[in-house]
Amino acid sequence: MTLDCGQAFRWSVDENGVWSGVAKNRFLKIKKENDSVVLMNTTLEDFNNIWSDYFDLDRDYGKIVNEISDNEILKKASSFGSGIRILNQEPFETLCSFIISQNNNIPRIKGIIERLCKKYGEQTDDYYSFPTAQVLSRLTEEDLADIRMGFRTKYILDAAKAVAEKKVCLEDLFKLDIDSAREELMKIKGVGPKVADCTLLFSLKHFEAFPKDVWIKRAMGTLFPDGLPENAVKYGGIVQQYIFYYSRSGNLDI
DNA sequence: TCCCAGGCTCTCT
DNA sequence: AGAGAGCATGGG
Repeated sequence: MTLDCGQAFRWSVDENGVWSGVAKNRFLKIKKENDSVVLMNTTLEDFNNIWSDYFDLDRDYGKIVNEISDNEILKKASSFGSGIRILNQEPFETLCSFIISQNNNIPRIKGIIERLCKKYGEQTDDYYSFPTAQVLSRLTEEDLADIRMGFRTKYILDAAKAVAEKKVCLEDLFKLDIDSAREELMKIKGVGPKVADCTLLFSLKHFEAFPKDVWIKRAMGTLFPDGLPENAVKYGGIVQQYIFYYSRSGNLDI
């Protein structure tokens, strides 16, 4: 669920339930086995230094679920999405991915990102990393034409330039308060509140960010017309993800 | 075929 | 401040 709930776009699953994807400039295979999750083709060192943080393993989701479950709707939604975690992805990749996601559908978003990585990422064996801001910032719209991003091409170029020239310093945004960090991100063309909040939540560790897409707006209108319960606001990120997953599965009427 | 997609910018009130 | 058109492309 974590890898397939719309927060990351480079994971896919085979017929044996083995997921594979590229993240943090590494190729990982991962699968569920009974009550365990098995990471393959990696090392203990990478698990400790990279994957533990990527999968947000230090956070106690059970405690969060317990706290928000005094609300019946959140109890159902979190139970339905039990196991979902918020990934800590690479900021620049996340920013670009959600710029690409605007007015777009998930299969096509994935295709665009793979074409972008294959053409401008760094190759190791048969996988490609997400391109750096430095590489993308030197490109023109013509260079990116065969990626077929449509009107988003100029947004990606603006994001790459802003990050490469440190007009927007992504590393600083971990420490900034959420409103200032969002304001920084929105200096980039094509980045509005939704794309900014996805970047804040899925890469910059602003766990209270609450991206409002069409699904969430519709679900919130039905489920919480007066807003989230007060004790759930600080867990907005995961609450949002539970509601997103729940409503996308066709269960809007809880 | 036609509708629409994890929105945003630009323009017009 | 708020509403609405237009946007590139292609998946279903």
